[in-house]
Amino acid sequence: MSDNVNHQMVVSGVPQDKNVVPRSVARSTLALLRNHPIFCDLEPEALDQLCRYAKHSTLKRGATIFAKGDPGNSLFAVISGTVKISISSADGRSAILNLIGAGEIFGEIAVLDGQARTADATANTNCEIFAIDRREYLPFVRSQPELAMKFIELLCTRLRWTSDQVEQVILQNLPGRLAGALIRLTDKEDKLASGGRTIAITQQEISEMVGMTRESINKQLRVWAVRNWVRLEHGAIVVLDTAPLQALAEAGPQSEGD
Amino acid sequence: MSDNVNHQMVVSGVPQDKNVVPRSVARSTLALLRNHPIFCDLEPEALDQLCRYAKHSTLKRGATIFAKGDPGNSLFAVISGTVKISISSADGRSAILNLIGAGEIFGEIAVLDGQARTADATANTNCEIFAIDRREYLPFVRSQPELAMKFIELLCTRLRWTSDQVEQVILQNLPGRLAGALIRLTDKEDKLASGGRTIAITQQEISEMVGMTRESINKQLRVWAVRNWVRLEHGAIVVLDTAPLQALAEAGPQSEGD
DNA sequence: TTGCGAATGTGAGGCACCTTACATTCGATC
DNA sequence: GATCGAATGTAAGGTGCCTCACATTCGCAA
Repeated sequence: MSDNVNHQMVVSGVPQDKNVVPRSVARSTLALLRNHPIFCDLEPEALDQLCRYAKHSTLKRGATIFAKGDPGNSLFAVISGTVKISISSADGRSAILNLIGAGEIFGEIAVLDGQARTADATANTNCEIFAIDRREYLPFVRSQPELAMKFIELLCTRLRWTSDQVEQVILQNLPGRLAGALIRLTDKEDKLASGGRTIAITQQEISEMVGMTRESINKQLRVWAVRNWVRLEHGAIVVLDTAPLQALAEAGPQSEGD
Repeated sequence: MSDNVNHQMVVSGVPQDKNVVPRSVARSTLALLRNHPIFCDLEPEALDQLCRYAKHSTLKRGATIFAKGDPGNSLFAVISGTVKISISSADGRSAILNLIGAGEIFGEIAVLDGQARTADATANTNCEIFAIDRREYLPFVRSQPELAMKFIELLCTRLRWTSDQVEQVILQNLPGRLAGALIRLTDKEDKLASGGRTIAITQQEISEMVGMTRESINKQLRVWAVRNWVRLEHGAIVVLDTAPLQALAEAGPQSEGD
């Protein structure tokens, strides 16, 4: 299952042949690229060119975009919806490494270094994405030196995110890890300016991000809810007071009331 | 304590003024750069230039090279010895993210993205390193487009290493994590061609890499020692049979004999 | 060779978190 | 507005790993 996005379901039903792209799709792709921190500084012609490379797809919730071990043939960007980057063990447990929202890109590692994919990517909600083939993309990056620097920055950001995760998982106990995950997720929401500190995520998903069971996560969240640090909704967590969570995430594992 | 390597202890005692570098030092730095996968493809003149930027230092075991939160002013390379990249929590526990050996570079993230350092770096043994200032280095990278691509590859490698760590820590129990760490460390040794599969590391250090206590690690290693999978020496672990360890590291957490 | 600190070996007991097993509530779809 | 799956809430009991508390061995420097 290498990069098998569902090409039957192309938006607007127009079959995509070579460089022929429906106008509406071209518009939304262009808009996304222009607004994306990675591509925003490109010359208009370069953007147009990149746009022609982009293959557009829509995916149903649960669809596999790529699996760990696949060859990394495409770079992806999310137009709408959320994509889950995860890994799973033989016994069915799985760990979520990241959730990619609208406007973000993913799958860049395998494309850039030509190795196999390190994780699975699946559509976490119905979503629209586009893909750019490695064969077209790599020469393009080489022709745009500033773009390479942008990618270096992106990789650094990813590395910081992942290192944070290692730090938390190794050094912290449940309250610390959970607090850390919530803080990181609210930061992300804030950056995307998607309003407020409501995190659209299930408790199951959070539990897989921090590597503990849903039951344990639920119990802890409930404790924090009665203290008005968070409010629990169906499929979402509203962070009401970041301060005590920040404190928990930063301190070492201390038990007290947590 | 920002990047305060011990500049009193400059090798060969010659004070370093601007571009004046002792011949012997220049030679070893040049040799290291020429052999390093990142720099090996540079033009000889470019190498010479880079070499003049390099500030050379020697460090005693335990010396701090930089601390988490410092501004990232320098890129470092290890000439001899080992450098420990770690983070520590308020209560004194610490987690080792990576061990950097001779010929490898470190500290690249903060230099490339201009943010604060994400972790501490300390001399794990007496060692010789050199540093290149960000102000000189960044323009240099921009002037060498192929070098930027090399850095992208390096960052991808780091990301794969770190993702692996997250995967193991979240999905695996003690035997799996420990096996994974041993495999990754032997792989590294093999690549550096430093002969065989003897890993020079204390049990304390391994325990900090996998995030479990020394006592638990010791017990597990002892079990494996009687099965002749490993042999324990003072300050080192010899991996005798990688196959069963590989199997443990890859499978999910299953209990059986381990 | 004698000391001393660092690394290793080993065990008893406790607890944070998992496992298992449900009841309940929400929200989309017919 | 009835139905069904997904998400949430809750609790009893088990256990993997930690904590604490030592004894032992190694290697180095005086």
